[in-house]
Amino acid sequence: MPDYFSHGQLVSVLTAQPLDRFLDYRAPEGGCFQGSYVEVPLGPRTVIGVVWGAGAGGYDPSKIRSVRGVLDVPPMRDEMQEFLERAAAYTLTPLHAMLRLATRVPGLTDSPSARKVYALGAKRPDKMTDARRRVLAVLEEHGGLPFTLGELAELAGVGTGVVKGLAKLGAVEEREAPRDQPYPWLDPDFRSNDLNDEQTAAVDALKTQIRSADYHATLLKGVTGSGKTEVYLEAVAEALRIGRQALVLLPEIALSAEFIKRIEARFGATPAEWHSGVTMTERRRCWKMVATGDAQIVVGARSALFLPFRDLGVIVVDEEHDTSYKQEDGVLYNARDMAVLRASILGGDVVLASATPSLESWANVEFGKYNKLVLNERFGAAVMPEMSAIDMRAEDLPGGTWISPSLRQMVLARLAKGEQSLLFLNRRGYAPVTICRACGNQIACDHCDARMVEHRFLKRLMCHQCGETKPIPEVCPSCEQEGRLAAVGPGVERLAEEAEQAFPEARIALLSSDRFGSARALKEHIKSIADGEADLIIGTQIVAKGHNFPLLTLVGVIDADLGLQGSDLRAAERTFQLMRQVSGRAGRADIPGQAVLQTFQPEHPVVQAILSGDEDGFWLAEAAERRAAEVPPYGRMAGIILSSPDIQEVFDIGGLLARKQDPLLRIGAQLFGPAPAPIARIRGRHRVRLLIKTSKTAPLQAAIAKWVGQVRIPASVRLTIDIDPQSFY
DNA sequence: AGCACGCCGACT
DNA sequence: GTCGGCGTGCTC
Repeated sequence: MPDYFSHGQLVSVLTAQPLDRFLDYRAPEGGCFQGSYVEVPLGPRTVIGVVWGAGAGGYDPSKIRSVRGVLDVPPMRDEMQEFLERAAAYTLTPLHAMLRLATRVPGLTDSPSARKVYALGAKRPDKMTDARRRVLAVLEEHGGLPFTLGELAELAGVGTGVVKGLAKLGAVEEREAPRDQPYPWLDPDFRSNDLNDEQTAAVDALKTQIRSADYHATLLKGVTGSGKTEVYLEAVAEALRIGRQALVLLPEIALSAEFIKRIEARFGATPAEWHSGVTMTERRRCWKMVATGDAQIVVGARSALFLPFRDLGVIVVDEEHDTSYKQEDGVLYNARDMAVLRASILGGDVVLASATPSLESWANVEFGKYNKLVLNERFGAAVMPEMSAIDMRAEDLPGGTWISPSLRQMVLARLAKGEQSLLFLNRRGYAPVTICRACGNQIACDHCDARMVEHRFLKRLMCHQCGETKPIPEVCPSCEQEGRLAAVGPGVERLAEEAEQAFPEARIALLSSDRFGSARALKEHIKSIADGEADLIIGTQIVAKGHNFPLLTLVGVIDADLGLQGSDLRAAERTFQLMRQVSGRAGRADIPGQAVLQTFQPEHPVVQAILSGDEDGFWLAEAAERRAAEVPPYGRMAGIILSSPDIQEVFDIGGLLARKQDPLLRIGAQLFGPAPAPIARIRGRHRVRLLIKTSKTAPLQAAIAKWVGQVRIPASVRLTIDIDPQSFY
């Protein structure tokens, strides 16, 4: 039982307002608990807060105001308070911003009552009409379960007036029901999947861990098609059996509809869902039911990690290597790492699932922090596709085209056999660069320093940094010559155009994240492709993310070199993962697949590792390099981005920070910068970056806090601290 | 975050 | 004389 504070006692309240401290209030009439969600007066306003503990005192007692009221939701648990505190300390985010993540739900202050429902009444109407009969029949059919007015009228095929009329006569009973309904019961034993020996062994290990109700972190590595979803769903089932809840994080909401169906097949009903595509009403319902324990499973995006679970037993992070788990704006956190933190605090399991785990997780297994379970067998005895490289130096390829003659022959062979092919290019749009042939000017965004990408489909240029678009100009904005602007380099749209020329008979489908208005539309499209509506799929990264194409037997990677260059320390890792993921899409039980990489550097170690399938070899080499350089996961990094509309100001502050780097030096850290950030201007704000590198054990956060604390940052300058940066923007 | 207070330019 | 610009400061 949490601490109770009786009327008038001082309590310490944390609000989501950007105040960097707790405020004391008096407990309201009826008292409140530690963790109670409360409404408190703040200046002229009323805001939501959480009672963090006993009041600190020391503030003029005559100025202390009283809590206005306690919200009708279960108090925040100790475990959640600790999670928010530690997540805030780790990411160097103010606690109030962390609380905001945990209370970002519409209608938190709404009363839970007030919704009218209709059930079968005691009386029969004197005058029975056809419409009335249908209404009563619907109610009888559903065993007296109540319906809302609209639902009932629609099911019976009558107007709402008929139901109202019956209610007046007492043939239908009108009553109040809580607004947020519990989710349907999920049965952990509804229907078990058939598992092979390897899966059974992994499931047994996970079940034992979950029953112990202690913290365990497990890396579940399974090649595509090895059935890792079935395995972790058994872990989820075990959590349900011991009365605990489960959270499954997915990297992309486009995957959630398909996943919900699998849950339904396994557990007999649909689970709660939490992501940006969920309606306000449904979000409120989800948040409240999670808190009362009336939602057993939540399928969600990274922000679901901040839901107020009553008793969370297992968190699954699916596709744990996916870079979209790193939140890149606002509060910067990595949902995968925070999932591990949350599980460790609440005494539950975290399962990190992937076919191509991140080097961090690989290293954490090595350090003994994570257990490792491996699934090697592909379900139904399918094998990894046969992989080879196409040496682009030896191909005779006209300028402005990207499909080599060798690849073209392979695709033609599939077309002849009625099999699907996939051409993969990780670049959206038509062409990445628009250049003036007269003066060499490249068209850049007006607000950022990023180059504009041509989207012929939209007939516009788009900035992939800020989303700004503008029409494709006729005249070069720099030298004012007409008709000399040219699209340079490949994008998927342009590749699709080339494919139409090369394969006039083929039905071509273009899959790019920006081509679809909604996750639903995208999903529909993917399904029709999987069903065989296309012969040739042209896609970006989106095709690598868990969608299944059973008819696909050939994968051609257009530019395997694209991810290899650049200064990003994870470039090799990402290329390796992406190529393996995409390659893994080819082939099925009866027809082996083939994957080919077009590359100008076939002897590059990463390309070699992908081709040989020597995964451990690749990771060992990559790990050795990172260890030698003392970079993550064998060292730690943090990025500092300063931004301001005034370029002079950002460099001044950056320089000032660099001069006062003493606290960093004292922990043996190295400071790089200030330097213009890789994208030096975004949305009109100039950006300067500093990079900190230190050993794995140094107290990085404390040193950064001390260091930054020495410098007064003007209001016009924004300072963002990114602990464990993923990208280096 | 809001919303106050507060100290300097162009207007009835 | 005052209306109003948004720079600093406070909220238990």
